[in-house]
Amino acid sequence: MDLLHALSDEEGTFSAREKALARLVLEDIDFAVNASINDLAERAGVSPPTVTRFCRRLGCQGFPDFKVQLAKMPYVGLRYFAPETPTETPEEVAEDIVAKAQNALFQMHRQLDLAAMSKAAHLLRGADFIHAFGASGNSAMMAHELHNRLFRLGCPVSASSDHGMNAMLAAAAGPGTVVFGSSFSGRDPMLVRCLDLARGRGVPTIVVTQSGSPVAKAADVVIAVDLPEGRNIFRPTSTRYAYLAVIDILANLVAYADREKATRILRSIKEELVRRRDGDDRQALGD
Amino acid sequence: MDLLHALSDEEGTFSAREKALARLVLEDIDFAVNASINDLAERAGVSPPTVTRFCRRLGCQGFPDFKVQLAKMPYVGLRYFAPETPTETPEEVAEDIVAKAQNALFQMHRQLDLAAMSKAAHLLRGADFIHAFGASGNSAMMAHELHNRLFRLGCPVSASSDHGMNAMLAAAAGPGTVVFGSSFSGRDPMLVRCLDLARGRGVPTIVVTQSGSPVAKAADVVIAVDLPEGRNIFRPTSTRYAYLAVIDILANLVAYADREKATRILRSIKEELVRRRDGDDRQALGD
DNA sequence: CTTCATATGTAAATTATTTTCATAAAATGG
DNA sequence: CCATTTTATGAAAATAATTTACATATGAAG
Repeated sequence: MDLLHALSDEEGTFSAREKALARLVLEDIDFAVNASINDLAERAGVSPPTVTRFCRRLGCQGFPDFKVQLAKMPYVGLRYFAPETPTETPEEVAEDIVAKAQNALFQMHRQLDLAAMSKAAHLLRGADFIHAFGASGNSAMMAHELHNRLFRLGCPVSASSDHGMNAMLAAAAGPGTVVFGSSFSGRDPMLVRCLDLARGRGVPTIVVTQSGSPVAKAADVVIAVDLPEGRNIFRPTSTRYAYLAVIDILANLVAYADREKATRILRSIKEELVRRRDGDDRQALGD
Repeated sequence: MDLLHALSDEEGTFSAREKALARLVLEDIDFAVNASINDLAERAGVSPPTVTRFCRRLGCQGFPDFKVQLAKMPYVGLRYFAPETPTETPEEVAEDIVAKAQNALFQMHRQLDLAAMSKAAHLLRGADFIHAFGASGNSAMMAHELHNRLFRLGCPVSASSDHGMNAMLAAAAGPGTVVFGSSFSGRDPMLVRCLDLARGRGVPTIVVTQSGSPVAKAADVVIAVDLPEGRNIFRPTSTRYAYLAVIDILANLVAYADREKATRILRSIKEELVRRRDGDDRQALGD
């Protein structure tokens, strides 16, 4: 899974020929995936054994294994290296949005700090009250989504995307409260202020944001998500998919922290839903 | 990309040996992807040439190409064939949620009706007013997300997840209005009622829902998303990722339908955001 | 300037894959 | 029901791909 990383040669240990090979592969993965060792060697201007050695150095068993490893990724990972192609037709738009969303999920997963997630889950499970803060559409969605996930598990949680309100809530927070914040950019001064207020009152704070950002610096538990932004202004950010998955994973961990309680609440929600619909209980928990 | 489909032998044209091969491949993709043609032939109890012929029949160029095609999929597609494994550790939870989300995106993309999407996009772009309806958390999120996407493009849109309100809005809708509805289950009687009301007033209706469901039947333009639900009740439905992508694609198509207008509005939103933050304009449009 | 380590290529050996051809099994038509 | 054709399959040969073994060159270290 770390071919991606290996190919970028962060340690700078590649020889000249190997660099040429790495460049060629990253530039045209489709070619690399379909080529024979001779084709690849020829186009990179090296000999076939050099290619085999290159593959081994990358941690593969040989050239065929390298191709398979490479093929496993392109759909989800390596497209980031491809130049951003303009989309015009509906086919291209759909293809591009789906690929970018999958990439965002892939990248988030690679960098996810599970220790921070576990810590956050335990804080949330143990909280007497949870405030979820987020603003400006995208982060507001995350705050509401956390609410939507956690109330089902029996957590006392409220979500708010009202800056003034959030500041008051943070200023009034007492012991047992936990504050959760989301900020895609990490530069939401009002959220920073809320976090500072909470911290000043000894209330633990959890954020999902860009590492090293003002928001990250103001929080106790930081779940860092650092993704490159696309350049198509018409396109909503694919980072949302990654954030959504972070919320899902967090909610799942909270559920696992006290399964018995989660099961009880989920069952009663389900019963209510079935009663209000047509008695078909195969449905998911909530429309 | 359609190896998946080809391997399932829906036309039933496989011979006995080919069926054995298909079964072996689907049962243990990891093995198939890493094996040599001899290993695979031996384990399936056939001769190597039979394997080559099998690959060709599947539309591949040969056995190596088959392996590459196969390797391209597992991460996003073929995991559906794997039995649902219980997750326990945070690693497993994260891995599973990310894989399921990617699968949902993959499957949605495979079945997406782009003609319906285009039709929906043109209806939305031409509307004088858009009502986005959705209830119960998940679909409410989709309605609000559509609002969040479309207002940025200069569309007059409002989102509501209040059943009573929705019915009144639908009943009051005049010419030029378009109603958009989301329902994961397709069995939201109140949404069906709103759609009927709108239809009765000659207002076009667009829905994202399960095909063949009551909601689908009540709408003019149906964007069908049919995905299997997971069996882990602690886990939020991965269908949300697919729906979110549908909204994104739709919003992108709406933007492309009148780029000049979309660009103008997006620019002013961006200026406002930058003014309220620290002047860094690299940020995405909205937190 | 020599020595050693490393990088790389050539050619041979090995291995993998495909083609060719023969045979057997199943389907088709009388 | 038999003859004929088609189709499926494997064995062996041919080809192609990959790797190994070895030789040479390059450059760094002493």
